[in-house]
Parts: sequence; structure tokens; C-alpha cells
Amino acid sequence: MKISSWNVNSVRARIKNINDYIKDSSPDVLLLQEIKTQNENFPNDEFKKLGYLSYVFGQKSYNGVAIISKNELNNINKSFIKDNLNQARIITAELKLKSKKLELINIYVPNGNPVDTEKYEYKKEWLKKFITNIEKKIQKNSNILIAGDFNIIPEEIDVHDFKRYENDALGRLEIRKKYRELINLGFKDVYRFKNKAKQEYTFWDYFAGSWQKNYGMRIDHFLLSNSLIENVKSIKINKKPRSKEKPSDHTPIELVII
DNA sequence: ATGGCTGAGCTACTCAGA
Repeated sequence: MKISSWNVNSVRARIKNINDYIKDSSPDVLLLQEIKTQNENFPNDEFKKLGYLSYVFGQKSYNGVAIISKNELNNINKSFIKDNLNQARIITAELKLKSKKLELINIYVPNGNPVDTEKYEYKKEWLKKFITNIEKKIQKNSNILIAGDFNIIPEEIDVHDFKRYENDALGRLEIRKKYRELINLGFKDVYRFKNKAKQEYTFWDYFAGSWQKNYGMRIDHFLLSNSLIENVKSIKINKKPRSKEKPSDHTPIELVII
């Protein structure tokens, strides 16, 4: 079972790139973030042609998340947390993994910049609520995969120039501690668990030749329940989509799990 | 390097991203 996560920065502007990616990589499940459209304008038909069902939590202009799946998914939930600003940032589903039920949680965490504004407070509040609800969820199902755009640089190794981000909403200690808090509930950052000292990124700015210079950061993550880590076959950051014409600023991360 | 580049909504320009 291959599960991919990709912040596409508009599903409609990116439809060709997504199409190419699906044909090239053929994930069983594709988690999308920043689809930037309402449900009624989501390109369901495009995905149907490729053999996928769409589960969409859209929003006009900003945010929005979706799950694209080859097989039908159950218990779709779009209200995992109560969002103060009613932004579309979480969609969850239940996935059959052999005999186990895997709770799939697709997230798009608020950016939080600038740090001296209510945007940063919103990010902190959002993460706080999210952690609380994950704690509750674990009581019912301890097989969980949290995937998506966390907008968190976990460690210094996860960005090209940490100095520049240590007071940024993505790199601040206060925010990185939230990430640790989440992991301490019983998760592994699958990429870092499998790649102890590797420096790879999932995001590169559009400007100043960031991609060409490899000035990036690792902010898209898969957090998997400790109990399932033995089931992981591979975890890969697929840089190919970032090298294409009209790319998203993020690139997909791919988990193969048995 | 708090800039520069891209997308949505709209049709001039602002907001948001990270």
C-alpha cells in the first residue's frame, strides 16, 4: 500500500502535474493539501478517469484538503478539531490495512507567520487542540497515520539555513516542541526514523532560485504509530514533481506500508 | 536577505503562502 502526501498549491492550477504524478507513481492513496477550491469546483472527474475516488473538504481561495483513493474509504470526518476560523485543514478516513483499521489523518497546519500577529496565536491554538484530540483518538484506535503539511521544521538539519528560521513560525522552539509533544504520544517521524542523518527537503520557495540552489526545508511529514513502524517498507521524498514546469512549491512524500 | 514569486478572486489589486 503506497500512501502519498502532497501540498499541491491549488488542485486546479496543478491538475496536469498531479495527473502526471499519479501516472508515474500510482499511489493507492493520495493526500492533498492547499487545494484552494470549494467542493463543487474540485476536479472529481479527472481523478475518476484515473481510477480514483475523491473525498474533499474544500474552501474558496485558500486552504482545503482532500483524499484521493483507489479503494473506497470509510468514516470520512471533516471536523476532527473545532477550527476557530472555520478553515478547511483536516480530513480523516479509515483505511483497512490487513486486519487492522488505520486512522488516516490528513492535515494542513496553519503557517503562523508573522509571529507577532494573531496568525501565530491561531497556529499555536490549532496545534494545541489537535494534540488534545489525537490523545483522545488514541484511546479508541492506536493505529494512526498523521500525514500532511505540518508547517514545522522539526530540527536544524531539516532546513538549509536554520539561523534564518529559528524565530520564524516554522522553526521556533515553541512550535518544534509541539511537534515533539505529538511524537511523544507514541509516533515516529517515519522519514527521520529511516534516515537518521540525511538532509532532504519537501519544500522550496518559488523565488530567488531556491530550488536550483537547494534552499529548502522538510515540513511535510508522516507520523506513524510506534506499533506500526515494523510495517513500513519504504519512505521517500519524490523530488521529480518539483522539477517540472509550473510546479507546486512542495513535492510529494511517499510511504509504502504493508 | 521580511525580499521575491505564484494562485485565487477578479479584472486592479489584495491576501496568503513559508
